[in-house]
Amino acid sequence: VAVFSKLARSCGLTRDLTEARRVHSYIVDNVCLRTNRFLSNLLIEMYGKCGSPDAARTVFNDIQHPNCYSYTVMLSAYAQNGHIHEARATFDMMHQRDVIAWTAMLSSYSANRYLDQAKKLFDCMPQRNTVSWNAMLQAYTENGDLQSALELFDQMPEKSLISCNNVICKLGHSGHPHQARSFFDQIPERDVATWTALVMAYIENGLLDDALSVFDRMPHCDVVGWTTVLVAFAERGELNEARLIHQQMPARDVVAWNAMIQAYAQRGQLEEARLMFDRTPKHDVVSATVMIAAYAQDGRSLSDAKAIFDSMGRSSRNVVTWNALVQAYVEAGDLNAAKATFECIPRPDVVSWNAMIAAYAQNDDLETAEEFYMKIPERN
RNA sequence: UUCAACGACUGGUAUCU
Repeated sequence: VAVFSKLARSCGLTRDLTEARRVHSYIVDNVCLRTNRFLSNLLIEMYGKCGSPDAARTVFNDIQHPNCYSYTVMLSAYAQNGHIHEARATFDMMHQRDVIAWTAMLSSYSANRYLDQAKKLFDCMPQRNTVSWNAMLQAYTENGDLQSALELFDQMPEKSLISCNNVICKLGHSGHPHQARSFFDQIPERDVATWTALVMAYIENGLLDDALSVFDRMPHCDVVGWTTVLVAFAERGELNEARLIHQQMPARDVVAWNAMIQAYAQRGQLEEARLMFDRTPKHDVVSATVMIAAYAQDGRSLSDAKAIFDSMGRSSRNVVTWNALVQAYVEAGDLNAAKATFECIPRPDVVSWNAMIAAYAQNDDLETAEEFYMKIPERN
């Protein structure tokens, strides 16, 4: 059980559906493991993270007596994959709902842009804890309601670091770096995420000097903080600085590598980008997508883009990867291939549709563009 | 360590407009 729970967890982290199915198949072969509710709950979570809520449901249905964990992971698996109604149905199936289930449902609404539903749920929750309040705060910030977020923050019975960090982050996104700073100065305690959020607030508002002076005063900096400034330099075109940071940071995770690949790709330095890609110890779906997008924008490296795509394995691709490949064909002027690729996308999103519409429109084929436009299932 | 182990909230990287 210990071994398989580790395996299931790692499949969830890497979002590797192929590996996930393998782990599942081993478990199914053994009666003891198959009937272990603890393991089943982990499998549901794993499949949810790997983008396969249907497989998660199969596991869920085989549990004789689902507990709160089972329902909550199932609900979250649906919500993480955009199936908010199924998530709600699962929530409604529960006999006794604890505060975690309520909060998970709240976050599900929020993540799927149902702010009103989130608020309604929050108002009628039988009990709330700090996490519930933070989830509601997050609902406001991630759905663009800064005013309500600030009001809610003031009403919070208990403000945690997470609440404060959330607000600083949102103030930065809303173009208020100085408010973010005064908020930062007022709160009783800060952690590395607080500092990074403030650095980011300055960066995203073009105040690199302020960002760096805050960065220099950070008591501790982790790989996230380092990557934040790395990207700031990269986006100003200061690749040498970015590279130095990348070399000198105390540890590099896959995000730091991806950021460096993207730094080169952004400036059209494909060879350098490729070098970084090859030196990256462990790729993830973003690493590959960055490279595909890099080759795509070049317009002459279609075969390289396709090679990366083909090397990925079906289940480690996501819709962003597919969209990047579609765009590679568009940039190369091969709309037929773009269309064929588009039709292979398991779950095309708004970006996929926009890419096709824009491609035809820019090639003066307004008729086909409109055909695509008419077929979009969900517009924004 | 085994009436333990699994579920909810915040900061960094990718695709179209």
